[in-house]
Amino acid sequence: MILAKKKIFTDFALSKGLRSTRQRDIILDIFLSTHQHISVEELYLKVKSSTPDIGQATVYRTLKLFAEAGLAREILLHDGQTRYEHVVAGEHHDHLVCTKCNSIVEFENETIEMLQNEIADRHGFQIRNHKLEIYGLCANCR
Amino acid sequence: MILAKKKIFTDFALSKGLRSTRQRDIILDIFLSTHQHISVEELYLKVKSSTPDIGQATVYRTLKLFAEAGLAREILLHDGQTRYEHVVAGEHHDHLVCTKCNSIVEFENETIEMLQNEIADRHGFQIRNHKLEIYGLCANCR
DNA sequence: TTGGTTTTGATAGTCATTTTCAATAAAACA
DNA sequence: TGTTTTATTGAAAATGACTATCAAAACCAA
Ligand SMILES: [Mn+2]
Ligand SMILES: [Mn+2]
Ligand SMILES: [Zn+2]
Ligand SMILES: [Zn+2]
Repeated sequence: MILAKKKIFTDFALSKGLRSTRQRDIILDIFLSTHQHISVEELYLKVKSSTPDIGQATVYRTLKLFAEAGLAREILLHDGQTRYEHVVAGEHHDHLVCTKCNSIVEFENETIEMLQNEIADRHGFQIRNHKLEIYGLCANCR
Repeated sequence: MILAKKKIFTDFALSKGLRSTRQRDIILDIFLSTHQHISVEELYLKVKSSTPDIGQATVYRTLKLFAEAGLAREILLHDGQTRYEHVVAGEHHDHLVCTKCNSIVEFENETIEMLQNEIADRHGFQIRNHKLEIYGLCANCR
């Protein structure tokens, strides 16, 4: 599946006339090796420790490309930092966010997704994406 | 209901040992006179036009207090500005956000709220609040 | 290899928000 | 009431995440 993701990006780059660069390859490898919801700064630190000559701006730029290519999703929680997570084709999930330890639990709920579509239809609204975040205390912290 | 909200803040201030100040009274009056989802800067401009000697930092600080007191809710959309809306006791709603004209439609859905509670229970999670935002094109923009 | 074009890294800039701190005002006290 | 204590304020500086700039480097089609 890592190969599949690399192909997604290669295809995207091709279709956009983007060049293949050492930096993008390395950043993609490292991003794919991570789990959970990583901030740009966190990813930059990983990248820097593997390849110190890659700059922060490049990490910002490249993560945006990954999101555009459809292999990453931007997550904005309430900590002032943009995070990215992997996108698995055809899957969607939402988040339970612990406000104490910042841990995140992912969940999927078909019924909620359906109800969202109904609501949007009722308002003549065309959904592009959505975000459902439940904040509170996780099992460990409550 | 404006009086009720003022009382909410008075009680909160009392319980927190906060002092009653001219600035807080004025900012509360002006906030209560607004509708929709107002940004701090927008509210600050209103405040300044009524009372030019009130500073921006005070507006920031005071809106946070309103949120803490439970009479305002912070809204973070994707435009880089924090917005606040009125909280009506016992009511909750979520948002359809048009990514083209930035208009917001509010909606309520009991079933979604119930499902959220079930999901949280299933994960031993204690909900403090939640946020459901549906992004897309509104009826006018699609 | 070359030459036009994209990408990069360092750095400066932006912008919303927060912090600092001395002056001021509110409550507590005498 | 005046006095003391303490919170609050406004202006300005600081912060911090992100973006723009731009000259140098890398890419790649020919
Ligand atoms: Mn996730
Ligand atoms: Mn609303
Ligand atoms: Zn927790
Ligand atoms: Zn619209």
